[in-house]
Amino acid sequence: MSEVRTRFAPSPTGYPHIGGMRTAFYAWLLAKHYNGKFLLRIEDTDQERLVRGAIKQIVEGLAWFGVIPDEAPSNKELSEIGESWDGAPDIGGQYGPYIQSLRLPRYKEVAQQLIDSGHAYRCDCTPEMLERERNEQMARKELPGYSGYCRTRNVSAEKPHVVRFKMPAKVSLVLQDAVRGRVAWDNIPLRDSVLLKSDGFPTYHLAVVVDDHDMKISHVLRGEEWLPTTPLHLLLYEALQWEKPIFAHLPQVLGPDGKKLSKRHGATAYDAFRDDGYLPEALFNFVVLIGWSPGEGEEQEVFKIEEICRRFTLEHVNKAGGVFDYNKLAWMNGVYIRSLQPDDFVARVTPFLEKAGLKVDPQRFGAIAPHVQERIKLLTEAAPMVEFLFVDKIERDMQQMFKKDIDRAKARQILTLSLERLTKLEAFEIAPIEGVLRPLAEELGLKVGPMFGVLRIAVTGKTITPPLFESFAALGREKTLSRIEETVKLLE
RNA sequence: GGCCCCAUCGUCUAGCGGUCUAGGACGCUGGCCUCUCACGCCGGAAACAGGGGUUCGAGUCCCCUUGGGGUCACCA
Repeated sequence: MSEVRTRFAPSPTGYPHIGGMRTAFYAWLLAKHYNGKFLLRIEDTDQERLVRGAIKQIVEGLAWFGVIPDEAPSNKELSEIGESWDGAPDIGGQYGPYIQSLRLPRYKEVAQQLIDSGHAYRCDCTPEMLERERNEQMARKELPGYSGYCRTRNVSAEKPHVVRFKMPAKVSLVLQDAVRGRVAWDNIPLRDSVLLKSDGFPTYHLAVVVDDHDMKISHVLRGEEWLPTTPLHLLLYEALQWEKPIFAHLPQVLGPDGKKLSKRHGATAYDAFRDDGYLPEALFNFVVLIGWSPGEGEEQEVFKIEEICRRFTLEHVNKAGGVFDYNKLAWMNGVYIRSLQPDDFVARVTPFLEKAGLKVDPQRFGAIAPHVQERIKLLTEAAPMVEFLFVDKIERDMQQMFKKDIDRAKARQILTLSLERLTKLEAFEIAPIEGVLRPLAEELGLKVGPMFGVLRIAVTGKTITPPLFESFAALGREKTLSRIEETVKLLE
């Protein structure tokens, strides 16, 4: 097989969406699997919907997941359109520019070629005319679209115009799609689509065909929403007498309601996931598994990225859309968090603690971190669990101490005696702490559960914390004792 | 509405005619472990949308119905 070359070709019209990211992952995985090349191309042909900074977000978003294109817009290209930024990776490549607004002459050239060969024509119909035409067609319940009025009018190139494709009257086509198999259009009517807009920019249809051809793309991976316009693209390849790439129309990522995943489903931008405390490797693993599985009876679901790379082929890409299950993602994120090296976990979670307003003491946190690591699914969940270590004053809801076996007097007794025994400890460490507290429970005829509950609230203010002795040891003698003392006073 | 795509537990999926009394995972749930919460372990409920064919034999192939989705711009 000749070299596999795939591309991710987003239009910079907004934030990078997780569904779109998956398309990039698949394209990247396919290229890597076959030792090919993965490129990033910016499709900025809609000047009205451009969003400044979107390209940066796309590039950085991919990088966050470890997806680095082999070919992509160079810094020079970026600055030509005023979208460069500090620290932008200067990638480039021999098939550039990789930004469509920088390739306008090429599209014009191909459009002219199509006019010359009789496959396209200039059209100067006004939007008003088109609008009226469309309304009439709708009223007659016809297929809405351009009638072909200018086909034979030979509109001058001097006048403002668009270039339209001369669509055959009835079209029958067959596509061998790499994920869907045979897709056929049998004698369908199609209208003359615009190829080149009046502002000199190409439409998606022209640009994508020209660039995929020029950049020697071997596999076109895109969402299945593109399937209905594929006949146009196929016809374009034929009119140009270009070899077609392999098409793979990917199933969509759906929201919980079964509709295409979008903003209204909540967090879908990659940076929202990042801020919510998801690990990129977990998100990547999870998202790839919507619409692809290793097959072959494999029952494992958590894979290293290299492993996914090794096993990824189009054969096991599903046809049906898949719902994005936040629940399962959270579970998987927890699995990834637990598998982190302890110091790596500390490094990743510390920014989240700081963002929660905690002044983190590395010493104290390091002691308790492994216990936190095992208890959270999102990095954002760590802060409330260790807050007691890093604040001066804690809030306590005393009512939570009182259970069936424990009233106010009992709580005081527990705290007073604990304080007494703990104070006598030579080394304020985990084992010695346990050594005095457990016997005390027995002495008082209490189960450790309820008794430790009282101490937990007294010292941490929470009902959910890392293990008690470990928490005390991490907090240190002074603070632990003073908080117990404080609570005793509060109970009076 | 036209065209196109899709259809296995609530969700992600395995299954490529017999090994399926349909497997795994999330979630849910019963239990064990246990200082709270988690983790871990053991168990449970839960699916081939319906109807026709083809075949000795259909979750697996074909057709229809139903249901869902996408798309019909000088947006991608």
